[in-house]
Formats: sequence, structure tokens, C-alpha cells
Amino acid sequence: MALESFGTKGFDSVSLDDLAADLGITKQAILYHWSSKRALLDAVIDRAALELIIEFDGALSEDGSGWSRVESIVRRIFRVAMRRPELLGFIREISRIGGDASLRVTADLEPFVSRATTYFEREMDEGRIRRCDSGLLLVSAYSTVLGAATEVEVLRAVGIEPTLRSTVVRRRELLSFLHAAMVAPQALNAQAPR
Amino acid sequence: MALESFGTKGFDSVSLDDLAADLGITKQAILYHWSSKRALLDAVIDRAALELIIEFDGALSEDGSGWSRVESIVRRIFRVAMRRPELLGFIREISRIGGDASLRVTADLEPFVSRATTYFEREMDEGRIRRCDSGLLLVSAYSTVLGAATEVEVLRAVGIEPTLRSTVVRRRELLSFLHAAMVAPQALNAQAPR
DNA sequence: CGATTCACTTACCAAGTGGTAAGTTTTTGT
DNA sequence: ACAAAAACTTACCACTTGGTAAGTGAATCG
Repeated sequence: MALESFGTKGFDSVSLDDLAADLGITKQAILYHWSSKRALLDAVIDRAALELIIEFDGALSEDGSGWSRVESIVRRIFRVAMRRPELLGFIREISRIGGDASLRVTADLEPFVSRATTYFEREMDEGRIRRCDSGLLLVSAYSTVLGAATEVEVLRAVGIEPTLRSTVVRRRELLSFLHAAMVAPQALNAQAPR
Repeated sequence: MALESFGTKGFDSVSLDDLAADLGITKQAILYHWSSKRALLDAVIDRAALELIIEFDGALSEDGSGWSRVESIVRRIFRVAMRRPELLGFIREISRIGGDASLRVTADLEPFVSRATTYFEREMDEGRIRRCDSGLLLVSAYSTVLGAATEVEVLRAVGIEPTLRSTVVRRRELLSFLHAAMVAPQALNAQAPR
């Protein structure tokens, strides 16, 4: 699948010949279905965005509120990062390519982003999440989770081998990190920063 | 400079001819100094790691303790992300390339990582930072800051244009996020980010 | 049945790719 | 001053790139 190659090796590093060879067909068979490599990228973007939304959007509709739902999303992201690392890698690759590709993935994911920020806003209104800019909170949480889930090399640099067991530990630590960062302090005298 | 191109466009997307044209020389002038494109990459890795260490390592030696020093590092990362985005982008690119390149940057940055985790451990011992795995804390903080500083497309997706003013806001929000995540509850009384 | 459309493949192509070989200018050491 | 080494350039080369043109066998349709 093109998504896997683009996500792990990068768009420019994967030739149509490579892709075709993996699929056991010829490059021209690909160019028959998509008019150019760039058109193929657009199709892959749409597909990746769809899969991401399917993975995560459900968590926003789940029962439970406040922290428990955030926890649910984080667990899903970790699951995706473990089972489909190329999906998250692909989104990052698109960000780097920039231009039209970024606009496309942004547009594709807009409904999900919109739902997530709306959800955060409501939780803040009800005092279950520390008040702050919901968009920035989403970015912080996103990049924190994505980092812990995908920055394999960085993890290795701090002496953490990406084994299954360490992933469980990592997820627990991260949830604790996020919990501390996001959840509004209950104690009356404990003042939130800022 | 090769670092800039590799960091923004990706290693495979930048040809030696492109690089040479930017520098106003010929491709073979590059291949005279480095035996291959790959050898050039190694040199750029070493240089990038050196510059990163110069930028950040000083913050670990600064006066102040606990949160104030973390804040100092975050401010430095933001400064680098604003002024030299290609540097952080390059590190991410190396992670994606993987293999020997990753090992090299890991080895280059090891002294800094070592100092940072040691610092965290001490702060935890003295109760100024919430106790947790220091390596994972570093990764979480690293990816959170790097995300807020560099994930321009993601920020755009949540409706944040990367202007100078928004960066200041973003940094303040992020410091607040990190403060909540890292600082031990007991230490909340005295120091909160402005 | 025959024609047409579909889903390819084979055969190319011009423009690049990293890299080599050999020649040329510039700097350096004595 | 002059040779030698350094720092290039020009000229190539084999190979890969995305993309085009034309042909081919199988399915579909009237």
C-alpha cells in the first residue's frame, strides 16, 4: 500500500516503480488509475484522513466525560501508533511537504478538530479541564502523544527501547503527564498556573 | 547551507545539484569535500547536533532551579524554532531516515540528554518536579515543545496562524501546560509562569 | 457475434540522479 | 620563482525518475 511507503520512507523517497513492484504490477498501472504521482498522493491523503477519523472520532462520542474521555483518545492514539505507525508518520510527512498537500489534510481533518475543540471548550466550561486555549491544548496534547508514540529514535536516545512492555509503561507515564497538565485542580487553595 | 535544505525539504528531496546551485558552485565541488552524499549527511548531522547542544546546553548550566530552568530551556527551544526551524526539522528528518543516521545523531546528543535526565532526577529528589521516569519526562517535554514550536500545519488546522504574536501566546500557553504537567503540587505555591 | 470499454503491459523518453575521470585554476610551501 | 598540493570545473556515465504512446487480452454490452 502506498500509504505505508509514503508514511515510513517519505513521498519523494518512494518511486512509482518501487510502489508498483511491491504491488506486483507495473508503474503504468498506477498511472492509469491516477493521472500523476501527485494525484496519487491526494488520494492517499484522503484515505489516511478517513482512517484517522474512523479511529479517533468514535472516542469523542463515547460515554464518560472529562478526563476519562481524554484517556480513551490517548489510548486509541497509542493503539494506532503501535499497529499502524505509518499512518501517523504519513500525517507528519504531509506536514513537511506543505503546500496543497497540507491544505488538503487540514481540510479533511477539520470536522474532527472542530469536534475535539468543542468538546474541550465544554469540559472547561464545566470546570473539569483546566481553562486555556482549546486549540493550543489540542496541539499540545496531540504532539505530546504523537511524540511519545512515534519518536522512536528520541526514545532510544534517552535509553528506552521500544518494546511492547515499555510501551505500556510509556502510555501510563504519558497519561499521568497529560492528566497533570490538563485536569483542573480540585483543591481550593491549589491555584492553576497563569 | 545543506542543513537548511535537508531540514526543510528532506534529504532525498534535495539533490547535490540543487545544493551546489544554491551555493553558486558545482556538484563536484561538494563531492570533492565529501566522498558521497551520505558522507555529507553525516557531516551535517554532526554540525546540527553541535549547534543544538550549543543552544540548549547552556540553559542547564544557568542559575536558578526547578521550574525556572525548565522555563529557560523551553524559551530557548522556541527561540530556535522561530529563528532556525530547519534545525529542529532536520533532527526530525534524521529520525525518519533511521539507520546509521539516527544512531549518529543519538550518539552526538547523548551528553546533553545525559545532563538533562540527571538534572531532572535531582529536581525530583528535591521534590521540585513531580516524580516520574526522567527519560519519558524528557521525551514528553521535548515532543510537546517541538510540536507547539514546529507543527505549523497542525496549528493551522486548529485555526492558529503562525504569526509572531501568536507565537508569544503559544509559548505562554505551553509553559502553562508544561508547568501543570511537571511541577510537583507542593511547589505550586511559589512559582507560576507569568 | 462484434464493438467497445476496461485494466492493464511493453516500449519509450527527456530530465534528472549520484558519482567518476580528467583537466584547470588557485593557493601554499620552500 | 616554482613545483606541488588543494580546490575546484568540465565532461561524462550508468541508472532512475515521472510521464507518454501505443498495443493487448479480457470483460461487458447491444
